[in-house]
Amino acid sequence: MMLNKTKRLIVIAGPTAIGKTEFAIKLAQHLQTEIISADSRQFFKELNIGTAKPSARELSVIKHHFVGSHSIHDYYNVAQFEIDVLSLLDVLFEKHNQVIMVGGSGLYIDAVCNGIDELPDVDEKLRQELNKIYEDEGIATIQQKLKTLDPEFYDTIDRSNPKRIIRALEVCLATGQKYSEQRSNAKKERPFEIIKIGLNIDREQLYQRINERVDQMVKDGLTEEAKELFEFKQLNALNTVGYKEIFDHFSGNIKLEKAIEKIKTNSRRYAKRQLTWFRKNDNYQWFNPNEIEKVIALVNRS
RNA sequence: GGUACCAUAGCUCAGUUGGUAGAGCAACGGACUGAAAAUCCGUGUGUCCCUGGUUCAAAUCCAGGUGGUACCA
Repeated sequence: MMLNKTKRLIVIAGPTAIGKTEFAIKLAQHLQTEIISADSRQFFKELNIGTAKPSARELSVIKHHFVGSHSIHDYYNVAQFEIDVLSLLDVLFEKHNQVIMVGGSGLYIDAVCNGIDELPDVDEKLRQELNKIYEDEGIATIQQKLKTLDPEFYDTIDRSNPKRIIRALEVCLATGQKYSEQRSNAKKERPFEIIKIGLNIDREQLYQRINERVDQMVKDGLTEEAKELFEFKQLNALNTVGYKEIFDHFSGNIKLEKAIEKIKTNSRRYAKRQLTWFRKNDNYQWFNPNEIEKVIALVNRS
C-alpha cells in the first residue's frame, strides 16, 4: 500500500443495538463512500435476522463489505480479516479519501487499526485434540502442559480461561516455540489516518433498545431462521447470541419465552462487554447516535 | 366495614431461642492477539414499610398506623 496520510479510515464502534448501521449509512451518504463491516457475525450469509444485518434497502443505498461475505461452514478469523481489510482499503482509497468501518467486534477493529502478530496457521486437528484433553481431564491438565511449554506465558495468562490456554498450547505445539516469544504486541503503523467514533447512550435507554430489537427479531422470524440452522448448531459461527438460546429451546431444555428472555439478557451482557472493550481504548471520541451532524462537522473540519 | 395472612436488595424470597442481614435471578466492574455475539475473572448494591414501646441489644417481641392479598360481609 502506498503511504498516503491524506487517506482516512473512520471507525464507528459501539454496543449492539445502539444504531451503528443507520449512523454509518448516513455518514457514508454524506461522504459518498463505502462501508466495511467489522462484525464477526454479520460476515455469515446464513445469519440474517439474528445478527441485525443491514436491510436489502440499506445495502442498496451504500456498498457494504464483509456483510454476508462468508459461510458459517468456512473458517474465518481476525488475522485473515486484517489482511483482507487492508487489501480492500488499497482498492477503496483509490476512489475515496475517507472510508468507514463500522462494527461491534473490538478485536477485529483492533486488528485493522493496530495489527495482530503474524503467527503460522495451526492445524484444526490440534485444537480439537487439546479440546478433547480439556473436556476429558479438566483444566488442570492443560494448565500443567502450558506451565511446562511456556512458563512465562503461564505466569501472565488468565489461567482459568481454557480458550486462552488452548490457544497458547496449540501455537507452542505447532511451531515448537514458545507462544510468548512469538508475540510482539507491537502496534503496526498504518499508511492512512484513523479516527475513532464511539456511539453510546444511557444504559437504560440502550437496554430498552436491545429488548425491543429482540422482540422485533422474533416478529421478523428469528425462530424460523434458527430452525433452518439447528442442524449446524455445533459450528462456532452459531455459538451466537440469538441462535444458541433458541437452539436450547429446540433441544427441549427451555420454553420459547424463556429463550427470548435469555437472548435479551445475553445481548445486554454482550453490550456491556463491548463497552468495556471500547472504553479501555481512549482514542475514541464519543457521541450520541443522534449527533450525526457533529460527526459530519468533525470529519469535514480535519 | 370485619377477620386472617403478608411487608427484608431491582425481582422472587430465606433469616432458628432477639446479637444491625443472605440466596437465586437481574444488575454492576474488569480481562481478553487466530473460537471474540466467543471465553474468563471480580463485586451485595439494603431507611429489613412507618411511628412508638419492651430490652444492654429488635428484621425478629408488643401496640398503633400505612400498603397489599385472600376470605367474610
